Amino acid sequence: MSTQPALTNRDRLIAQARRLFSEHGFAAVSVDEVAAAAGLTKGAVYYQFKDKTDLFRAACEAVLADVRWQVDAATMSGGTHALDEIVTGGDKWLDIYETPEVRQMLLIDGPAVLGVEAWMALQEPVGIALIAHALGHLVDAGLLPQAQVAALAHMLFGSFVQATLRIAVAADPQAASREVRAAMRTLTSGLLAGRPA
Amino acid sequence: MSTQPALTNRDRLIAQARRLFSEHGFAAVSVDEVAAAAGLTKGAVYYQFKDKTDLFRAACEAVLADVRWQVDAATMSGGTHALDEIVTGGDKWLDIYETPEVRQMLLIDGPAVLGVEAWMALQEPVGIALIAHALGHLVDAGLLPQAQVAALAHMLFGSFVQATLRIAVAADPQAASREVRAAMRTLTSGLLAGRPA
DNA sequence: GTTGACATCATACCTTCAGTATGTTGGATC
DNA sequence: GATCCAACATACTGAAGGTATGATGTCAAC
Repeated sequence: MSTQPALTNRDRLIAQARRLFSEHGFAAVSVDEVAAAAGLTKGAVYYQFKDKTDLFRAACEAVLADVRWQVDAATMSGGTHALDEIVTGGDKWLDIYETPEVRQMLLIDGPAVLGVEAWMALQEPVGIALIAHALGHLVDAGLLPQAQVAALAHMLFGSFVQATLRIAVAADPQAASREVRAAMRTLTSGLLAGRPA
Repeated sequence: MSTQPALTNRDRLIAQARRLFSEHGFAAVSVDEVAAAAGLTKGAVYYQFKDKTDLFRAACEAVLADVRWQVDAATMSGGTHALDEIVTGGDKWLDIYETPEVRQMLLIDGPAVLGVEAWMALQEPVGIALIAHALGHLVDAGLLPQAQVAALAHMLFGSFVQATLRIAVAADPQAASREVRAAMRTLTSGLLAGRPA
């Protein structure tokens, strides 16, 4: 039988960092807390990571790895028409990104802690690439110039980010989710304006 | 002759806070630095403000007051057709929001420092309301259900935020600005799909 | 004009926390 | 079994947020 994946202390630190950072935010969590939660001390953290920001970055990458896993699963499922992917993809995007971990770490603290440039470098291969992929179908159909894909995908990413935050803040998340998804459809289906039948 | 507006120490603290926070980010600026830059000490800061976050909030409100001033000036100018306002308004929005102060304080540090809820409450009456106003013309023309205005304005706000960040990070901001503005037109003009001639 | 009260700010201090430096241990290697 | 190194604990330092208290000026009232 194969040996267990050997959960290292580094993995334990990252797991606790994900939990604490997503629950209380980056600034409200001390390095000692993360270490103690993992049954270790600060020495272990600063052996495994350069500083507190580096620990946060590693935790973000772990979260993003999970997101990527779900994104790949969603894109593989297929089923929908290529041109509709930009519309139906919005719903999938929300389903994946609407978690406390993604929200607090990747969307709220991320830009401020990691800096915009590093933050964008993290998001591009996952969330933004997913949108860009869907936009590619519009290019194929002649509905969108290729040169606009990158910027437009990034901007749609921004609107999706605010969509998740709007749901999180709403008094009635259920209603807000419906409201936001309807607006999302309006926004994305507008891109199909000159669409052929 | 009327007396000068009496620049108070509070105003000086806010002015220096705006400068330092926008240059180095919230976390990298100490309360002592802000006080010293204003020719005062920490005691003055903690008399005028509850804590460092409260100082940041006051500085953000001052920045937003300037933004509001420009927004009002832009909306008064008019000249464009009502339905086109959602398209041309995007360019105006970028012109106003594309400053280091707005970018670092209102768009990057804001959500993490103030919390999403308080941050949104600050943005709603200014940047988001401006977009919602333009969307109102689409409602009048029967191109958009009234119920979607709030959510859609918020989401467009999100895409504009990422647009400004994309320009700021780009190696060639000039080219990025053109690229982003083109994508912005694609996005907004899509909302005019069923537009009457 | 003296006194007292309050507003405004400086100074001194406390505590937390990020980061560092050094000590300790267990296992691999020869 | 002596050595060496990876992995972590412990002890320490400095910076910074926040507080408590003292100093100063101003104004009102008598």
